[in-house]
Amino acid sequence: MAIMELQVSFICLVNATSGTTDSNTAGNFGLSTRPTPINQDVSLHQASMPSCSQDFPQIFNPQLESVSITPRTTMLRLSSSNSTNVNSTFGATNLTGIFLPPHINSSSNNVTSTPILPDPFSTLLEESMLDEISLLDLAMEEGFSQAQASQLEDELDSDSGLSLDSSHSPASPSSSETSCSSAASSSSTSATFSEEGAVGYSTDSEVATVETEEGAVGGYQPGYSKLCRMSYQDPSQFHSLPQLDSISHNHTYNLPLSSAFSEHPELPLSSGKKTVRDKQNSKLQPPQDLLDKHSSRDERRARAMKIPFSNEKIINLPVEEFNELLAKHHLSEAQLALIRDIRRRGKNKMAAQNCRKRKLDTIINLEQGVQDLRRDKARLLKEKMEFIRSIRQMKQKMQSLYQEVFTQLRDEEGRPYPPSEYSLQYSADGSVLIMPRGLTTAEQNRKPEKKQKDKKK
DNA sequence: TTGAATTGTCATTCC
DNA sequence: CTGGAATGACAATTC
Repeated sequence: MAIMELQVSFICLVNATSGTTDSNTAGNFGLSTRPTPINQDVSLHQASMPSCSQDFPQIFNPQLESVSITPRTTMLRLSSSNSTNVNSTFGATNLTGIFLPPHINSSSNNVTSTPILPDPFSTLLEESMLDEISLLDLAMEEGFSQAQASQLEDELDSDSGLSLDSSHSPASPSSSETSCSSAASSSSTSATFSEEGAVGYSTDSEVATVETEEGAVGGYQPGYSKLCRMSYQDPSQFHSLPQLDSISHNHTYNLPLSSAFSEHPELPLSSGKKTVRDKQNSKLQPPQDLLDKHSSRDERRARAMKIPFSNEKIINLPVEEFNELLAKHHLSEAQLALIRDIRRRGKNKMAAQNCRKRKLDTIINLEQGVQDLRRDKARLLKEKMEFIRSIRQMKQKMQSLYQEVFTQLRDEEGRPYPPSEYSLQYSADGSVLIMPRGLTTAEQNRKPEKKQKDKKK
């Protein structure tokens, strides 16, 4: 804010002085040239500036009260003749360090006290300081060089920011595509075996339909981008993740239908007579036990216990229907216990899948947030560099203006002031004085009368 | 065969 | 109190 204010002010100053200087100065800064009201009665025409008294009307603020002048001092006051309301409590400032008047547009009416701004140019805009800041910030950019910043800015403009860090991001599209394809294949395989895996992932038996749905096949599969395509139905499940509030979640996660449990209880029951212990050795199963080979443990358990209905029903039926189903059959305590375990495990399995998907979604969104912030950071860094560049140009321009003004000043005898002995000083009220070098601001403040006495007419 | 990734299960908490 | 969702931790399985 301060820098921009300075810039605008200085642009106004340059505009006002463009008559004898570079007429396109303002344009050089690449900034807004919105004119700022400047008191046009400011001039140096009363100073000994034979050839340029009309050329720098706005650089040097008028309104300085020309009161007593001490003849002994050689300070020259460059002010307008109609200055009236400003006392001499300005802090003289060497113009070599002045960048711009602190209140260039307040010269016509100094109702508000003008704060002393000693040497704002040298203190705020010292080029070396700016460079140091710039380098420091760049060093703190965690590898964000200026070139990188520009590059990032380009990426921002081309809305391709997702490429950031994509090389090491697990959310690469390739991985997601691989996941989806494998998921589809596994799903079809599951459908072949009626009780294959994914118990109770869906009550929908339309396997073919589901397999065509994006990200819906095979239940949870690794791959971040696939997760992004998932639709959730229950956004309320993400209370604890405020950063995800803007994301629509389908809490059901399009559970896989690979099981496609058509109810054929007689099929598994007729084929599987293995005990729970036997199924633990399924790797050694003979070919006739393909069903077991492709069955989940609970399915094998169910077959072993001769559960007369599918695991899919056990898991996915509503409580009422589930209880009715149990009531319809005469089941032993062991069977009932197994059925309840199957239901609990099946539901928990789906819950675990959903939980993992949510977790990955959270990671994805956080990574996206990081990328967004990085782009913002790069953009701001680029803007900063542009501002620094503009300030540097302004300083150079100001220095040239200083030289031009100083070299045209003449004393009472028409002689130029030696730069080694005099310098232009800038006061807080906007006036400009030519003062002998070595006279400090403190001295001026202690002896304000001298400055006024030395005002150059 | 090994290790990483994935999936299933258990325990627990919470609603 | 029950059912079930959520989730960390660990085991089993797959790749």
